[in-house]
Amino acid sequence: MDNKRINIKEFAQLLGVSTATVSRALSGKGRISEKTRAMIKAKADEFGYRANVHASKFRTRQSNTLGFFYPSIDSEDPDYFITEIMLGVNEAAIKSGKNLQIFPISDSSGNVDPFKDSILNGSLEGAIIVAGTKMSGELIDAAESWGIPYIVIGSIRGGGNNAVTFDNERGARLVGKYFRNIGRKRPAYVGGFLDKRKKRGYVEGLGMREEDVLFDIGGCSFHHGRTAFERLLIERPDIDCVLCANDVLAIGYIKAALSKSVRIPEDIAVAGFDDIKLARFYSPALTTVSLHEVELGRKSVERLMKLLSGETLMEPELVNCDLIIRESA
Amino acid sequence: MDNKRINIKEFAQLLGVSTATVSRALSGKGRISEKTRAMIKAKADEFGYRANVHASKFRTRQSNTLGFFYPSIDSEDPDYFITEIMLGVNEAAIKSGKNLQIFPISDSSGNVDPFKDSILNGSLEGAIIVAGTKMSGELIDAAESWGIPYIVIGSIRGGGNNAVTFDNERGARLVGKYFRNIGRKRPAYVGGFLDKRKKRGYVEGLGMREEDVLFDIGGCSFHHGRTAFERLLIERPDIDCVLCANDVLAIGYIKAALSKSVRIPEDIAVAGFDDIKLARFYSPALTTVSLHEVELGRKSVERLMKLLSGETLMEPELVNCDLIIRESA
DNA sequence: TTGTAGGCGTTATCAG
DNA sequence: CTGATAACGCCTACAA
Repeated sequence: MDNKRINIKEFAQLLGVSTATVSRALSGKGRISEKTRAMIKAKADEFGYRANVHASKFRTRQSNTLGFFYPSIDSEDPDYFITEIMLGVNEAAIKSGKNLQIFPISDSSGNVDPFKDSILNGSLEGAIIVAGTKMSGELIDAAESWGIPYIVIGSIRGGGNNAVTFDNERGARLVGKYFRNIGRKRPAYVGGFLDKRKKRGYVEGLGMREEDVLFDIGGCSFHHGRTAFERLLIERPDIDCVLCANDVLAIGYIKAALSKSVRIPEDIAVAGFDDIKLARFYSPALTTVSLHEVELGRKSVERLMKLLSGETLMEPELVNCDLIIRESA
Repeated sequence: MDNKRINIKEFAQLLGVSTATVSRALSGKGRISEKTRAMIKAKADEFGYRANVHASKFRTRQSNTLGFFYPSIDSEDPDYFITEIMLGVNEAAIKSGKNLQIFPISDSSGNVDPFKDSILNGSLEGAIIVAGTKMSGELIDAAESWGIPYIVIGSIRGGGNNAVTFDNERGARLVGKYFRNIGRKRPAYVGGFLDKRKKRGYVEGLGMREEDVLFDIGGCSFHHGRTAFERLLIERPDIDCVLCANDVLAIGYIKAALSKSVRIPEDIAVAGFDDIKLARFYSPALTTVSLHEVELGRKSVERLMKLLSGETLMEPELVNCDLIIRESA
């Protein structure tokens, strides 16, 4: 690997031009004749010369790299929600000519510093931070206090015009209402700790008192969905509709139900949340709330690019959420 | 953002020490007293001083960044196979203190140059390349010719000790055999163009002639799985077992079958490939070939790290594949 | 243990 | 349009 790359000086000498000319030809900046530019580009290919990025980033103070920070549980389960956001982020980043560096942040590791560092040390031009953990808060603080452009992806809350948000409360309300409309009376909610808004919206939509809704608060994986079902089957066999805080939970729940010959949706109507791509191909296909993750990701990059070009964002962006009715409820 | 960060000189001056001392304190290299190191670290936190990465990478010629190149179809469908590999890559990269930069490469874009550039311009210390496209071939050539450490993830083939491989042919053979053992007689194969080995293994395992197996060659998405089923239902309603080239196809196929009241596995035994996390939670749970993607990703990084530390790899690494029998076949 | 000083490869500025 | 040259911020011999 210590193939000692040729540098601009040597390369320029080789062609009998100045380093400045080489730089201009290859960077596309500054006045230069088409002819020499073409010549130099051709020669660069021939000799395999490329400007050393580090030198160039150093000089220009531009990293051309965006950071994507997302919460990651320490499990082998992929987080499909994040995956789909990342799909959009990626696509938009490429379109904007930016590189993407990804930072899964796990609360259990307990240490934001590596991430904070990357924000502070100049390696990132901007950051996209998916909210949802204590750490994301710290990151946002770091980005904020250092004036680094950043976008937060998260459910609606007080902070910041930089946010790209979705309205979990409304989504859950939609589900609650729907359950009410189809005449379900004994609702449950299966989810994690962090979804207060979903819980509230759900209860509102159901038009019931909070005490009349069963809350099973646990994790967010297939596995939790399954165990939630098993628990509920014993404790509350009368439950006739369930909102799961995400599609993965819903799938775990349904899978467990089917294996006990509980019919979905006849016996229990089950709704998910997120509308991951898989949702429509599950069997039964998932009734769920679409958060339009890919769009969420795309929009975040677009907004970040605006920030980078000096624009000021006047208000957070809200991406709509929709209830998608399929087979499971 | 043009908060003009403090630089080492100013910072050193502020503390009344030399830049060298600061550098030593913060980089952890070179002799320095514990006392001054602690002092400087504390002050660095206080003033928010961090070494400019670009300057330091420039100086040391170390990027500390790994690149992950993977084929990406231009669809909104996430590629779960890749996602799970990435999970392992990520985990191992973090463990090794490396940053990860990801490069989805789409054949349709027709342009490897941006990726080649990142390999050639020094921004990457090493690369992990998932084989499977024309472009990955070009990338490998680029990495090879420039002596950049790289690992290829791919199914078994001639090239290179750098590979982390899995044996698609064997996996498919396992499925073929299994179908034969359970007495299925009229097999089909649903998949993409690139899976010659799978096809071959499947036919071998079935112990049939190639002409007696129906091949439906198309894409690799949920959607393709569905249309494959619809096509086969009309053209070959006698088919009683199907190997799909990946789990996503299998899910699309099964979903379509169930919606036509075709029973899985009673009427048609369906096997997938990859054993994505979801496979066990689908309903029916997927019988499939596990490629151990997470491990694949982890191993790749580990091998790359060996390469980076100067070791020479003497032979490619083979990750086992196993037939996982669940409900769909 | 600490300080001094040179140079890494580019790009931008300023002449020509 | 092109060439010479001075930074950019850090690390690392080498000297003290």
